[in-house]
Amino acid sequence: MAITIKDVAKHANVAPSTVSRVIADHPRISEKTKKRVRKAMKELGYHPNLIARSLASKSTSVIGLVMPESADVIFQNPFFSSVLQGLSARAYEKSFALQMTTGKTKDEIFQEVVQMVQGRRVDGLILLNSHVEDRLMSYLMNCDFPFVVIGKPYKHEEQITHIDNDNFRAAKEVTEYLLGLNHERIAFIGGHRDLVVTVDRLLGYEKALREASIELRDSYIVHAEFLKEGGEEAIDELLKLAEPPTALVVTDDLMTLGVLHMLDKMEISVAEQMSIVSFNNVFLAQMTQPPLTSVDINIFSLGYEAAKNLILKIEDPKEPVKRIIIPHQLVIRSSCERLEGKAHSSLSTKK
Amino acid sequence: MAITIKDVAKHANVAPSTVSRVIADHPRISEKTKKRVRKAMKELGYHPNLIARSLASKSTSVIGLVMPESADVIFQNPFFSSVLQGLSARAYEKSFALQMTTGKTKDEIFQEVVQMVQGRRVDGLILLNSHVEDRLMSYLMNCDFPFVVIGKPYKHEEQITHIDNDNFRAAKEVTEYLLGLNHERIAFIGGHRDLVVTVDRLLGYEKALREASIELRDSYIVHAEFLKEGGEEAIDELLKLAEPPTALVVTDDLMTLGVLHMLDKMEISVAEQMSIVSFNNVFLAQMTQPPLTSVDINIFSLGYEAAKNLILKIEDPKEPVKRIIIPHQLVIRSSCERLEGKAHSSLSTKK
DNA sequence: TTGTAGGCGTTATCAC
DNA sequence: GTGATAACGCCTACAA
Repeated sequence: MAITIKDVAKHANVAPSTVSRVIADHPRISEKTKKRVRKAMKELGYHPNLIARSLASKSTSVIGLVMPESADVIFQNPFFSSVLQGLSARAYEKSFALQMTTGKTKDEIFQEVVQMVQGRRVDGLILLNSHVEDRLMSYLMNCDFPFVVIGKPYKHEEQITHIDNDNFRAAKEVTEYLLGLNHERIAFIGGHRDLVVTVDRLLGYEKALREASIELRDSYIVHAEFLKEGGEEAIDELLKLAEPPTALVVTDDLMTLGVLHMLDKMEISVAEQMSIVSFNNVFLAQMTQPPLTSVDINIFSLGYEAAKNLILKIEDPKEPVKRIIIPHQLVIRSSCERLEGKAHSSLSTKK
Repeated sequence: MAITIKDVAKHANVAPSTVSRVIADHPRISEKTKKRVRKAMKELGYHPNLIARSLASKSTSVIGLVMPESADVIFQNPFFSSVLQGLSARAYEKSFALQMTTGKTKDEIFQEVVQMVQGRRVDGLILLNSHVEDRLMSYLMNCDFPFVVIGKPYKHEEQITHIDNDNFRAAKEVTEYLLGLNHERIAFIGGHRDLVVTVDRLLGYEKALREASIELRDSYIVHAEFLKEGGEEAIDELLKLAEPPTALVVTDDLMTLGVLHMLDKMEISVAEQMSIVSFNNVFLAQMTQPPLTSVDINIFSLGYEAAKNLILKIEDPKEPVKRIIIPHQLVIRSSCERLEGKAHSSLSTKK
């Protein structure tokens, strides 16, 4: 059996409660006894039982992470690794532990979260992505349980602390960037419509085109999974069009990777024949051929701020609701080129 | 205050212990009272307090994950995402939660693990990678605390349950594969020497060359970080040699990505001028240009089996020590070509 | 089959 | 300043 607070108490000739106070560094304990107790702790190799502490103090110093439904590979997006790093960094600084959901489907994850919350296993939750209709959020709001969202809540935006980029503006800017390079036939390849981030980026794209008085074509807007196959299907559809686009806005670097692969197969050269702006600027973006022009959304900060603000709320329930916008910046590499002459790519002349 | 077992007991007109037994589905409780109690639980919306349960039962149903020291980007290797998926899958099946370390340095992580273990926060641990001299392992063995290692322990192999690939053999096979393609000047680009996996793969590579009576050259063996920059530096060194290699064994797909990037810059064509075999076969391997020939090491299984065997050991401390070898297979794509004529690449003629 | 009571290792509220 | 003592919510002998 492990050393308990009582053993330490005996060893130091004090009451258990005194030991407890020493652990908490209670101010009105004399330095002398503090020293004595600490010595006893050292000698016995005492470590507090955190479970017991949690039970008594009704707090765990654990943050629950609601992972994306890892249907399959979405999970492997380096985006999540980076978010994790940000979360870890702040959690470590504040001595919080991180516990994650393991379920694959929305339902599984929902049940797990209920367990975590009702089971008092975590002090707060971070939702790593935001769905359009999110049962989880309603539940958590209902419980009045501390949580923050990475991304933008679809509903009740004003009542939920969330950490997001200005995806609308970012998408608008990149589209304008392409317009500035003379492109007019710009297509949009987005992730799942169910994700708020996709919706926001789509709106920004549309806004830019509208402001430039360029007609929106439904056929230029395709949605795909965040992965290779997705990118491939998407590009396939687009290139079959009578007037294929000369430039692409793709909402995720990983999808862009699929797009590059596909273009390569079709012997369409990126930049020269097809300009591409991508999102997220994960480390892969600089390693592709050509290196991608991509919007850096400061993923690490998303995670760091999420943890920071959740902990703030845990420590003080009266902490007000906040919306934190993490800045983004377009990192220009080599996947875009100016379209010379009229807005017709070499592709259209094939027809 | 939340609903407790006592509230349910009152509501159902039984003793708290009876409720507890119903929760545990104790056999000698009559179906009738079980039903009644369950009804009461439903009606009151009861959820057990897992912390209290842990304290009383001295078990948490939580597995601790010892993450790699995320100095920076190693963490972003899709390898870890895949391992996590495997771990999650089994953890979910057995209703275990996953809690991870957040520290960046070895020391930080060590301290966290001590907290987890002594704080009784987790029932067991999974070490996601294995270092050459691992203080953590000694500590855990000393405590007799349940843990399994993904990879091969450097020491005490016979006393530590671990899940590994036969990295020696895998490396030997890929080297032989290259030899079979007529290559003789085969270089090895490995990760950090501190990682057991690197050592194993290096030994396999050397063995294959030795068996083929090909001299080992120190200059053909380079170590680098698991990332882009690493790959670039490595390739740079190799190509400066008087007799540069015609083929490469690279121990990680991500490093290979860096290598590809570098070769591309130097206008050396992969396969044609430089054959490459890589390791891990993460999803990126099929998306590069050209797609990589890579050893699939079944990362998901590594994770799944790790969780499975740890839980086995948690459930029965007498569970024997095991070494689980996950099979691997070489996935041949397009990054290697047969070397025609004598073993001289077009590169050497440049000199 | 079910109830009673003590314990799990802390923290927290009283007193002194 | 420090020491009893009662929670915290559940599990588990031991009784009945």
